[in-house]
Amino acid sequence: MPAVTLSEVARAAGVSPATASRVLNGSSRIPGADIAERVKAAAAALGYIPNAQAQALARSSSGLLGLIVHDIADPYFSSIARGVQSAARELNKILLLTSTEGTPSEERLAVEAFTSRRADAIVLAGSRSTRPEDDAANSALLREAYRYLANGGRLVLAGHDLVDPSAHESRGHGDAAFTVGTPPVLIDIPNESLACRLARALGGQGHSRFLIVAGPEGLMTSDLRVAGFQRGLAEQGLESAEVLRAAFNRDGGFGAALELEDKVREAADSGNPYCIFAVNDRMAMGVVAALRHCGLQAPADYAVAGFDDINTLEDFIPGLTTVRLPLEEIGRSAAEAALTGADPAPASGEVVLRESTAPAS
Amino acid sequence: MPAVTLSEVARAAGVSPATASRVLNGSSRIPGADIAERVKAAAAALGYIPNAQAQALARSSSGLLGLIVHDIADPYFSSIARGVQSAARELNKILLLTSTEGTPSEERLAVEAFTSRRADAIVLAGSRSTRPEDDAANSALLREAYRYLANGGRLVLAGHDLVDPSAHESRGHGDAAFTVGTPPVLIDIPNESLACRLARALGGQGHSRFLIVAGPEGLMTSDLRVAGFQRGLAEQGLESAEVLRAAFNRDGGFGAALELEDKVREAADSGNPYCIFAVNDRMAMGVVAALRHCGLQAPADYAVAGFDDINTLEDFIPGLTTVRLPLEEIGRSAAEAALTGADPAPASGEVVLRESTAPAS
DNA sequence: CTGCTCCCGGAAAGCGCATTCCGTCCGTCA
DNA sequence: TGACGGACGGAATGCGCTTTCCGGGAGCAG
Repeated sequence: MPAVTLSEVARAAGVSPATASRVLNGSSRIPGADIAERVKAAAAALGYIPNAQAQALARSSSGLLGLIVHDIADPYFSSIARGVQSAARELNKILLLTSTEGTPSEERLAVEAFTSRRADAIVLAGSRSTRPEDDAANSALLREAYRYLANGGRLVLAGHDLVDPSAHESRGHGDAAFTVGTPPVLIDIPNESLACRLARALGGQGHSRFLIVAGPEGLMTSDLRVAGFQRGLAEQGLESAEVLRAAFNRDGGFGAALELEDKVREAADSGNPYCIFAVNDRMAMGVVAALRHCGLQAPADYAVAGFDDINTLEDFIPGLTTVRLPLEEIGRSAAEAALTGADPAPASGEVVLRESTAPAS
Repeated sequence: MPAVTLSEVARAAGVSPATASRVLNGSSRIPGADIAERVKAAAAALGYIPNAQAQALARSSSGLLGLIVHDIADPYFSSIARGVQSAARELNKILLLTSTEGTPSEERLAVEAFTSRRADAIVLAGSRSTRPEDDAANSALLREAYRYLANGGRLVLAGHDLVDPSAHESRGHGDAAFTVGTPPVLIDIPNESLACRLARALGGQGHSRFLIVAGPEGLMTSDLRVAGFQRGLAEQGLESAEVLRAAFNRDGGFGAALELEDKVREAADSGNPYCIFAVNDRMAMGVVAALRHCGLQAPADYAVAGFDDINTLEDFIPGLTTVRLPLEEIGRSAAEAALTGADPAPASGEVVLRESTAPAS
């Protein structure tokens, strides 16, 4: 039983397909009231549902919004997705979702798939990688993105700009072929400056010995947070922090903390405890879990701070000092910018001091 | 700059569109090697990307998989979404996502939108409502779902079957018009029996006074868990538990626990503490937070158990006794069943005893 | 050498809809 | 009363692709 088509409705109503089309969608020409009534009645009786594919083909707008995230099960991304979804619903678009595990090559594939689907707009969320081994994939992603733009799509980057491995020192993306179409819009998440402010806030609380548990080198979000944090320390005349690298997730934090145990314990015993900055909340949670496992408690034996303020933190013990990012808002305004072309509000963010870094008394 | 079309590629390669189409997709007829080479080269040179809308129209398969959840930011659903997404990727489908806030009317809208998009399959996750005020919306959802099925779609329900308010005592959905198309497939989540097992496990730990913090009446998931838990108590000859109703989320649990404070405190003081069963983990987390706020600790002053084993629980203190649901697996097999027509593996689940219900010593 | 089959490329007919363009009819103004 | 403009339905075209159907050439058997 194939779906009811517009011409069937037209026939049932005794009018031409053109007329039926005009009454069943918001055309500029509205047929007479009587005839419109007939058509609507016929459509309802037959249970007509327009074929969005055909509509998209005939108009030239699919009503689709693409969202690309690293991992939809990660609260960071699912919060963003929630914002995107809610904006999409309001604007009557429907959401195409892809999780890429963070690899640029998968992201490229996603952009390609969305291009193929003729998505009206794409929101690309999550950190970029600047690792040399990702150069090729980054270039490909960049090309794919600009191709999408050239085809009339809109692209908004939530967090970081695309990375162009070939542009060694220039600003912007060099290639002239890239100047076609709407340029991508960036919702900048000020990782560097917020991390700097976090460092200053922690310094202000009296902490003076720092350790950073970071993600892998070349992960832009992590790198920026590390850099900003170090800058914040430097600006206060504090010694820069040692950086330990691990996976950018809870287990990474857990593993790193295990390596740090002795150091942390000694510092605690010596009365000059460490303050650990984990570059995201999940890593921070891993750190806390690992050290608790070792019998070390925050804030008694060490201080710890995270970044993002994911909602998982709400009932986490100890309350985790972090930097709040309005994730859902970011998703919302990314989607709105992508769909309407409006300039996005810049992402804000604020330091939230909680129990985990309670000032050494 | 409109996108490159197939005929442009064909022209560039000096062949007909038909031939180009045959080489650029997996047609059953593969043109000669030399000609195929030419076409591929032309496609690559021009940067051809097929228009999936047009393909969908011409074939009759969109390559789309629809997923409907209550709230994508809820770890319960984002875990399911992760599983769905990963299966979709493997099967080369792309995901349409909608969050409905759990209202049947939004769910109906989502099904309609997916029907309009000609999604190959739809996965509908989350609890159904049996509240009388949702009767109309449930009927509409049911009709919409069967219309989708009649149009050749596949539907899999992850968790509960659709509710048919008009079928008072019959099994199945009565209306004869409903018999067209593939019937919906259900991935049953055995809420009732698992809750029963949880009750028995807790009874086995020596708990004997129970309280249930449930969701609103008529929320099927909640109702089943309550019923199963009571049955489990009864089977052990234990008194049935008092049920307190609140919103089906963290704040609901929090609020309910606040009302329970005196009762819980008295019981703790009397040496015969309560064991509280919150029908989902987030409610349980709310309960713990509220009671901690009141100075009551689990498992010392009361015991508490949840349901779902969402991954947020990993670092929650105290470790929360719960029922583990393989959420990501459920998503996976739902998607696979929806896409391939394979029979889904029934969802399992197991009681996980943790510190929060440590046996009263 | 003729006749048949098989294979392969191209022409053409849609898929379901939007929209431009026409023809017609009516109303209006001179 | 005649001419003209406007409004309104319908016919037709095209969006980009797939697929059936054709026709011609090559290969083979008789």
